[in-house]
Amino acid sequence: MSAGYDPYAFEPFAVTVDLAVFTVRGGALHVLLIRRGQEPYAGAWALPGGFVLPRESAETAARRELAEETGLPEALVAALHLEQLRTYSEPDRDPRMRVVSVAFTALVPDLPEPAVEGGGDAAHARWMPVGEVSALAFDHALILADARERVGSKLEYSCLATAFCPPEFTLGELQAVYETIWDTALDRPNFRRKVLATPGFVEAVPGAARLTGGRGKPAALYRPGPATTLHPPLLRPSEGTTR
Amino acid sequence: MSAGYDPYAFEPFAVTVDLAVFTVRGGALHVLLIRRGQEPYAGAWALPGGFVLPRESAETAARRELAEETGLPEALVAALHLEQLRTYSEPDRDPRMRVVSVAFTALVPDLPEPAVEGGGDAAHARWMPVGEVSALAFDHALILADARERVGSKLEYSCLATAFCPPEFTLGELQAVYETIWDTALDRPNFRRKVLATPGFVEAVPGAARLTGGRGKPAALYRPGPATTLHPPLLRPSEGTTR
DNA sequence: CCAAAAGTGTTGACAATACACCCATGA
DNA sequence: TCATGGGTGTATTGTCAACACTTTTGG
Repeated sequence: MSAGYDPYAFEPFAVTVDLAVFTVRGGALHVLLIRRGQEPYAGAWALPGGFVLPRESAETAARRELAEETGLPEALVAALHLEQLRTYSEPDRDPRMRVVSVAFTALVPDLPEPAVEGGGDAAHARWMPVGEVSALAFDHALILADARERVGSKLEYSCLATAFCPPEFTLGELQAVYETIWDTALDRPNFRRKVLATPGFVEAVPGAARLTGGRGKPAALYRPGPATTLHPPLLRPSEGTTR
Repeated sequence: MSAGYDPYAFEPFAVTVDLAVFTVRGGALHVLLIRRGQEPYAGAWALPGGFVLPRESAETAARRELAEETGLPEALVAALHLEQLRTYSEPDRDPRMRVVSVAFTALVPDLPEPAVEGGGDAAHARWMPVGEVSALAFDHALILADARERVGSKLEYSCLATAFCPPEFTLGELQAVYETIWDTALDRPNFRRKVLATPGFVEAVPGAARLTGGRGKPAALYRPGPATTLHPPLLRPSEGTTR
């Protein structure tokens, strides 16, 4: 904070937001992408995002862009847990001008299919399995890789996994989230005990039950609890040598 | 990315960096502050930082400002591990204009006293115990609180604690870092075993030893190892109910 | 010899894993 | 009644905290 007061003294920076929005569907982690309509990178896939307006915070801009560019329901976008990933500021990351971008991650439950491919600006938004994503516009491949890494490790020591689930979910669904993102199998009885032993991770919905696979015993339903961090953490197996 | 190409189309944003640089000295966590020489907030303490130049990344700017504003040795600043904390973008956080600031944290060993209070721009830089910090310029109190929180939890699952130590350190010194930041006492034998059992956390310096308190057995010296994350984590006691 | 700090050993409580088993439901 | 998924019990195995003990130095 040593330079002057004239806002036009410098070559201006633009500030944008980019969003890595994940969901779990059909046993695979998916990310929300849009197809760019204009140059640069016209026709390429990109993370949703856009410019921060003069009177907006980055988080406000992120919610606005998400609602505008994708067909996600308003209520969901408003309630969404957005987490700052990091800010990307390499001088040449955008060929047009100097653009600094604040990246966010968000986790949403598996939505009914048509929600996102609908009309308007959302015409070119779709869920894509992260394994099938190839080239992306700008440095979005880097942002996506960072976000994926963050999400994986966040599951170990936070309660975020519930964000991938519908408002009421079964422990089997929660376990499937972990298994999908970590790509490992977990022991069901032990998973169940760990989750229930962590105060505030989930709370039971009294009396409720739901059938999951058409067959089998109906599973009890749970809601996300008030906790945000997991003590002790739920470590993914065989990351270290021991344990 | 839906708006135009004219860099001057919007009210310009300025992009700055702010740094929360911590050290442990005399059993207390200290943060590096500078006293502001100009308005706004002239005379107030603030985190070091400044404007990102047109051809710089945020991280480059952070290193440059740190070297300029504080008396920290060039070599240390160049080698420093900088970690992005988050970006602060509330519209009115700077009264002069729209300023978006990328905040970083850094951890440095306890330096010989005069290093920082020296001449030049550094005349007004000093280490201050975090407990004694009261009001700060801008939203720097918020940034500092976020940074302090982050550093505390980072110690649990990363090897960052060694960054607070000199290049070669004793396990007693490393333990003191944890005890200071978490404000808890740790059992020495158990701490020692956990650290040594984590591959890549520290590596022994063969044959070296140093006296710490003037009396007592000289302690073996260790260097930081190649690992960056701790598996299993080194949890602070009594954070959760169990464990 | 005493105090102080580093370092080692041991034990008992607790937690986690692996796996056997029972329950409820649809076909 | 069988297949499928939910849920419980339990024994073995390992881990960790607590603390007694030994070692090496300075005064």
